[in-house]
Amino acid sequence: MPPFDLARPGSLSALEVHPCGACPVRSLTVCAALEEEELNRLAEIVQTQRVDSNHTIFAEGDTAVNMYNVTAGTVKLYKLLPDGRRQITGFLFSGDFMGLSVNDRYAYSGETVTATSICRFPRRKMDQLMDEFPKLQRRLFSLASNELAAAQDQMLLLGRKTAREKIASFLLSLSQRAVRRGQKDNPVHVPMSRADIADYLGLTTETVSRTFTQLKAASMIRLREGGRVLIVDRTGLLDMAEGA
Amino acid sequence: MPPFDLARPGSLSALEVHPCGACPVRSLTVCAALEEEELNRLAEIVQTQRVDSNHTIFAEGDTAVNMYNVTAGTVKLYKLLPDGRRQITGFLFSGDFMGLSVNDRYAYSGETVTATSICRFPRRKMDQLMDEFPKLQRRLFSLASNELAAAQDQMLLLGRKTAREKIASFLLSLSQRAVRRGQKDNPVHVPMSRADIADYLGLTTETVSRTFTQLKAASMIRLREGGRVLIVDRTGLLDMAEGA
DNA sequence: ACGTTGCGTTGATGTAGATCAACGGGGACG
DNA sequence: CGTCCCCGTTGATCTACATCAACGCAACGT
Repeated sequence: MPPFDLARPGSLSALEVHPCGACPVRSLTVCAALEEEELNRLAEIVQTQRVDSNHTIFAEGDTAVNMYNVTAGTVKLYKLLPDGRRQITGFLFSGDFMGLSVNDRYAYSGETVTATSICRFPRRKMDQLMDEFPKLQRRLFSLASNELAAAQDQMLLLGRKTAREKIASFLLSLSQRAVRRGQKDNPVHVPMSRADIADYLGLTTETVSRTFTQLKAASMIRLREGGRVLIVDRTGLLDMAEGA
Repeated sequence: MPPFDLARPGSLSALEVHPCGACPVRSLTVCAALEEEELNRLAEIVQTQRVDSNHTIFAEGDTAVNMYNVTAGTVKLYKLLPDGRRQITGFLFSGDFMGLSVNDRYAYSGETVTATSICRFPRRKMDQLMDEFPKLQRRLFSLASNELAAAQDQMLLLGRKTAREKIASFLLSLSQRAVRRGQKDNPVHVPMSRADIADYLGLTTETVSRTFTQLKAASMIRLREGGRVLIVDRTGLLDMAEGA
């Protein structure tokens, strides 16, 4: 996982001015519901870049100079314990936002899972725009509230669900988010490794693997190549996810 | 846990207009950094009330008509699984804010742990005030960001820490929050039951009890009456909390 | 073509914490 | 002022998941 150096030209492709008007994920994220003028002002401060897979975008504790929007690919956010234990706090897909900070520091690290495209917004300029455009601030507040609700669901999962309930919840959540992005909900695209899934669900890779095998044996899912999972029994999976 | 009925006069004391100017926790919460005028407008829409211990203030899934601010006492927020398993997502003390919602619904239930005083803000009016006073919205955004960071810490705790690390983290967190409220950091006031602590940390009451006993035996803490815990070896506890 | 490496899977065994069970003390209440 | 009940604690046992270990396979470099 080589560190991603923003200054090194080789690590990113052309820093073109992004044509926000044509952005395919605009309706999903910060930029939604902005007026023409506001969108143009936002476009002035944004820079887009591509990042290869398994690159660090920012690290926990770094000064939070940027906010980011994922426009393609998959990113993971995580926190580490000193001995290396890792908790992935979230996966981000196109349309998702990251980089909220406390005390001007990132509270977690961000690393690409696949090759990724991101929009980068300097935080200082974002703060100014937020003052100018309450609508933008409202939008960020709303995004933060949604993230908070998701975090609480994840706490319930981590604290109280069994391995099978965790995996079932995880697959359904990926499926639902795909729908929200306008993609099909089945089969589910699962671009991350078993190790990443384990660190997201508070399990080990072996348990994740075994649980997939169990669900497969129970004819609830089928494993396809290319990290795709076919949901065969959605109702059963829903029941399992809630412990019913 | 009798439901708390807002319409029933017996369940709350005088609904006086709150003297926000004299509020002892103003500096800690939403009301901080508001100008005279803004504060007055806020005071117009607020209603204060006292709630006995173990009363539900609002329930997960309810239409989110109010936001709340705790001015005294302790409140717990939690989510339930259909079979009764419970995850407490947070404890609130004086100065803490609750009631952020998604899709106009509460994402969790709120219940008092001790007798409690709360300020109640109708959400519709809060939305209006937010439009009028960007500073207020900024403040709420900032509070949400902080809560999000806390939620991520809790995910790390739930997913990757051992029982001892969880208890150590919990005690230190209570201690630090007491300081922020301007109270002394030692001994720590622990007003909630073993069952509540267990459901917050993803453990059972038995494990919580045994772990307290272990820490006591290791001379890191002492259990005082009235739900107070004396931290004897703060450094040791800090190391333990991070798994060092 | 052939080692190397990383990832996923499966098997054998270990263990932290859950579960089941019992008991003691304090507060509420008749 | 006894009785009940709730809560915290401790002990004995169980188990879901972790840990340790081995192996197959695909991607990759040489």
